[in-house]
Amino acid sequence: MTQPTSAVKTPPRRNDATRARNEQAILTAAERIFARHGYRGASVQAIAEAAELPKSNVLYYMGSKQALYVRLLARMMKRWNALLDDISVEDDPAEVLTAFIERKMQLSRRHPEGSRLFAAEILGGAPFLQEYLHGELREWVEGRARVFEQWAERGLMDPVNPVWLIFLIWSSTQHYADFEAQVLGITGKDALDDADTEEITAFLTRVVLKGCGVQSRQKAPPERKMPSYSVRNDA
Amino acid sequence: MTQPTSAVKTPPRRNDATRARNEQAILTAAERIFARHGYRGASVQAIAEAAELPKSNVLYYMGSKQALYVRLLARMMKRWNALLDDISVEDDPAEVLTAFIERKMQLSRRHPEGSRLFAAEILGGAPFLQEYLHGELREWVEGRARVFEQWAERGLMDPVNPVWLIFLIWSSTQHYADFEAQVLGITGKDALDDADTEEITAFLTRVVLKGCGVQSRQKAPPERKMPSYSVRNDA
DNA sequence: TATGTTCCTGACCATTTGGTCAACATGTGA
DNA sequence: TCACATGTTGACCAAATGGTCAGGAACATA
Repeated sequence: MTQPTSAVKTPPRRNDATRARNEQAILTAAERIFARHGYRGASVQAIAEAAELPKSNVLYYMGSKQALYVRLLARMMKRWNALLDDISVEDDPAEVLTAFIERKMQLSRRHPEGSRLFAAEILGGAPFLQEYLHGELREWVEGRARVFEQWAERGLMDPVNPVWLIFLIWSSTQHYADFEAQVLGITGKDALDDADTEEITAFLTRVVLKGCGVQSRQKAPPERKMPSYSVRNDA
Repeated sequence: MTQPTSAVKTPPRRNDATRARNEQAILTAAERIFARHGYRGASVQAIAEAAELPKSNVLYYMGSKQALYVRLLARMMKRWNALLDDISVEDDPAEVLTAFIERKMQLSRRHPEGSRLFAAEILGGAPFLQEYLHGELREWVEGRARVFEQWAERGLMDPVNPVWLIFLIWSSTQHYADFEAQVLGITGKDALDDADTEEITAFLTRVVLKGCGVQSRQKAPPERKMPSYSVRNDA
């Protein structure tokens, strides 16, 4: 179904489109199955069926169940790392934390299956991610923590334990992907839409900033929208 | 559990201690295995080995893998329900929220395997807990939400969306059980001790109360214990 | 001791598991 | 056209899966 542009010379590649398409189908299907059942609980057969391919074909492309799983984890960690940008003491605390929460929330929203895959891996004791957690990620946390502490010293925020703060942001955002079934069950919704996500992001930002006494460096608050929760209230 | 305790005929008491001991061993082992690998990924053989019993014995006591799993879920929901006490508008917001956070934190700390079992169930789409989530739990949340709203109307706290607030507390406390591997990897600790738990509880309480502008009604300060905040701040 | 109930477990079964492989299909460049 | 690489997949395998069952062990009451 791929229409070759006759005018442009086709690249000397082989049947590359098929490969890409099949790999994509497998990765997407596998992410869902692994997220739902964990590494052990997922079967190659189930992944193959979800990808609408024979089991042999899945193994042909991915080599083995473990290789497929590791590849998915790596892809998710890459997405994760993409939002781990660097910050400095000179930055504005309110801005940084706001951006942090918003990006993390978007990651969970844009890649819910990936988020759940990651969660399942950690839940099972992180057998494949030990090194990452103890190395790269730990160093990143420590770097941020130092900045938070310096902000606190300069009176730009309360002297809270920065590691607990980072965990608070991670957990409260991650929740909406990992515990989606619970969230939907309790709210009675079929799915969370963009408006819900914005409202939740605003709520979390508000509580974290206010709760940690974060000062803005008198830059204008970059609010385009103000989805405040409405309560019949009159004073 | 269904012991007819017939007063007429022989009370069929027997070697009851053995039964209790074996069942306990199985439940403990199974909770760990299910938490680690999810329902599908856990094997009866693995549970049997962890309980140091033959596989047949596990099936003899529990009937089936599914019955065992359901029983564990029920046990965890019972623990969970134990901290879902009722509240009213007349209560003190600060007290209620503080107690809520503390109890939830203790639940995660006292039953980490159970917490992870629950998390794995939700992560997999809550196939066995749909009813509970849509029914009992949802009603409880709505009840609390109404109280929070009334508090907000009376100016005792900010008018935040109470459901997001409840999720915030659930997620941020649950995190320390479910993502233990990540927490330990990043902090470099072997385990979180009581002091850590108290510090985290204090941090979360502080951020939530301050972040939601929760007012205390100047009732008497906490009853038995006073978890000292390691952070002192401006009034 | 006799009798009945519960406890215990190795042997077994049908099914599913991850993975291999040979055979064939479909291209691709000469 | 040929030769060769890549794509595709059903058949197959040893191991593990959840579960059954027969039959013996242990125990309690009579």
